[in-house]
Amino acid sequence: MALTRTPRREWIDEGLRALAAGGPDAVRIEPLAQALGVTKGGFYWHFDDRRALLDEMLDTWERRSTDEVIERVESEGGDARAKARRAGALTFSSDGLLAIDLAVRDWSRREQTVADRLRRVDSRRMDYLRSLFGTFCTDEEDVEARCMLAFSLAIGNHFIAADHGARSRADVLELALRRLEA
Amino acid sequence: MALTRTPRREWIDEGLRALAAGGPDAVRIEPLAQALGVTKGGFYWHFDDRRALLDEMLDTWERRSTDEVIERVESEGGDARAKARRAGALTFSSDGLLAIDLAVRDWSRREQTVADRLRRVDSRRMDYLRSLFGTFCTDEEDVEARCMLAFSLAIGNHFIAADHGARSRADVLELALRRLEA
DNA sequence: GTCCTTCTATACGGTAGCGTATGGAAACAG
DNA sequence: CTGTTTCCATACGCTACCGTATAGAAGGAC
Repeated sequence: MALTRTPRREWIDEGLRALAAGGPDAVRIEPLAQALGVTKGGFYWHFDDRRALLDEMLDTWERRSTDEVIERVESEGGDARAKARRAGALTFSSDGLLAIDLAVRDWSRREQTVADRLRRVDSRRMDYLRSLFGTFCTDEEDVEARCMLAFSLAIGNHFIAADHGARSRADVLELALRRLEA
Repeated sequence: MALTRTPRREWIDEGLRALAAGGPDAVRIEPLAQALGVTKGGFYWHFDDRRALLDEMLDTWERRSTDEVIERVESEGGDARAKARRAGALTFSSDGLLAIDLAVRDWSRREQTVADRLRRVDSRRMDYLRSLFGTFCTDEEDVEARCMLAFSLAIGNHFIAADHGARSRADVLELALRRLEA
């Protein structure tokens, strides 16, 4: 087995970077190759076509943004409120995962296969959130409402562009969160 | 002044349809022309280039989704809670405005000029929402938190794909809304 | 009818990207 | 050193779309 000069992994990571920056339409083979300092020659050795890369990118994202996040959150302990906040911070802080998540979310509106994946991922996250809120909130309906509001807040924070007068977005976020944790 | 056979307006509307369906990258002149049953010949008589169309599309969207919505809501009367719900229904029900809104929201992540427009639009909406919540809620911080949560819920409802066990999305939405109106 | 404005068809040159084919280079195995 | 596997460069044909140029049709003004 020879050394892998630029392995599958690099193509996928570079693809995810392009997706995060410009959406699925920005994931083009030749620019990707240029960014990696090679030509597209090797790409078609690793992948059948562009679609195959997109699928593997989604596989990677799906794994990273569920199992890996939950695992990290659980390993650090803390009470339910802290865990919920940390899970939100991990998946929605701007370390790369965030931009990919938002791009996939938009992408899912036009492709059913992507929508199916997002449904799996979001349901997984919602299940986890539900288990956390369930520890300090007994009414089942209220748990569901709070989870939906919390998840929406995490999304809305990045998709909503409104000002809040004198207050900063961070202030408003904190106020909203406290209202959900009460 | 001769009859306008396929006027600016039609190009803009068709452009908005394409934007809603496939994002900004899907707004292509030649396919648009085909959809209108003409060739691109006339397009370049109306517009300088593709970018000019995109700008006018955004102008149209900006007007339709603020002034026109607020005007319609106010003209029908009702208490603040009813108005807030109707404003949400008008701009986020799937009659075409919704899909455009979501597409613009994603688009704004990659283009500053679009981000500026969205900021104007969202701030305008948030102002209106604040004025409504202010009528039945005295604490100013709480008003802000509720507005952000309500807005986020409206967005999250369309960008989040999670299941809710036995409950339907509509059920959860209603539960969450009641929590914000209390 | 004649002119003028408004729009449209058509043809053109140019760029960007897809996927394929093929000949190699580079690493490793023996 | 030889052979095999793994990756890469290059060249090709193809499609889609941009923006321009130009000739002309079709509606209104007179």
